[in-house]
Amino acid sequence: MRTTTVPPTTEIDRLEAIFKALADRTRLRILALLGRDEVCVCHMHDSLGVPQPTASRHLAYLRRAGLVDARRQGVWMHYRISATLDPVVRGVVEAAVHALTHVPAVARDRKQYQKSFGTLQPRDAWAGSSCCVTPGGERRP
Amino acid sequence: MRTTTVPPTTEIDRLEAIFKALADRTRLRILALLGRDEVCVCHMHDSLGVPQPTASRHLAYLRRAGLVDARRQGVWMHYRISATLDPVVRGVVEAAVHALTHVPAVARDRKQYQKSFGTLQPRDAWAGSSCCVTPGGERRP
DNA sequence: CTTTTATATTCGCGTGTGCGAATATAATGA
DNA sequence: TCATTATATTCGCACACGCGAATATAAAAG
Repeated sequence: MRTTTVPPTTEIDRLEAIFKALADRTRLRILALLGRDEVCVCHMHDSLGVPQPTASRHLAYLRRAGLVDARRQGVWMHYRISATLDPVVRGVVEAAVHALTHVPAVARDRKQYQKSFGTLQPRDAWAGSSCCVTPGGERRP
Repeated sequence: MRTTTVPPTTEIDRLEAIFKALADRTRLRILALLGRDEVCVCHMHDSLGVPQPTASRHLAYLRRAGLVDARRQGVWMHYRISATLDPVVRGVVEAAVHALTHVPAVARDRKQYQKSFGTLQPRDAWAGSSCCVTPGGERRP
């Protein structure tokens, strides 16, 4: 019996793992919300209307698959689509993200995001945005 | 309890179903072998080295997902990537097929095909190729 | 330290699905 | 009709996975 998940070794394994990661609507909505931006977990589960553990679990899945990178800033975790994707995989992911721009559910997610948090920030420019409440109750600038 | 599989209704349902169909290595190898060609089932399970029921089952899955079309000619069934794909879905499938051209297992499949059956035929030009043995034992021209 | 908040992980359950094996269906030729 | 071949389907089993619920961990403020 296998207790730990073995990372894919062959190319066909890796590609299969990529498509398995894409084969879930919540993960698709996450990737569509990410797009070219960097988004923190709290914004995701807020915009998508899914429970926080659900968002977290799917993000962990995407991270294991190598599709997203995570960056910690204080309490918050920020995710974005991996910047170091294999070009061939990147083509697949970009096709997926493009396809998602035609999906109504995704448009609703992005509308919900913008209603709550303003326009989607380009990555590395997010710092000035209103994010979550700090543990002490303070709001970031 | 649901007894029959309901076809996807919303866009996000449809896209999720597409990626589920792509999330299996045998189906990926089938799609890669199809490429722009039309291939019969017997050639597939021969080239891929999978049992015939396995090839047939995965082809049925791909057909239900709308990714392939089937054409019957006598005893043989010929499959090809659907010619009437939604443009957005077509982009995803083409990205997948392109990615697969970089996969060694796929190269082996195609080599095996060409060793047994000659060069991969463009669709509608397959008729002159050596196909399977007829039920009576005759070979097609 | 304690409290509060953000994020991650674990558990149990139901379900979908891939596979091998066997069987069923369909088409052709004798 | 019967035999042969190509393809499709069904069955049983094992396993991965998505979910809700609960819990665990981590970081910051007081």
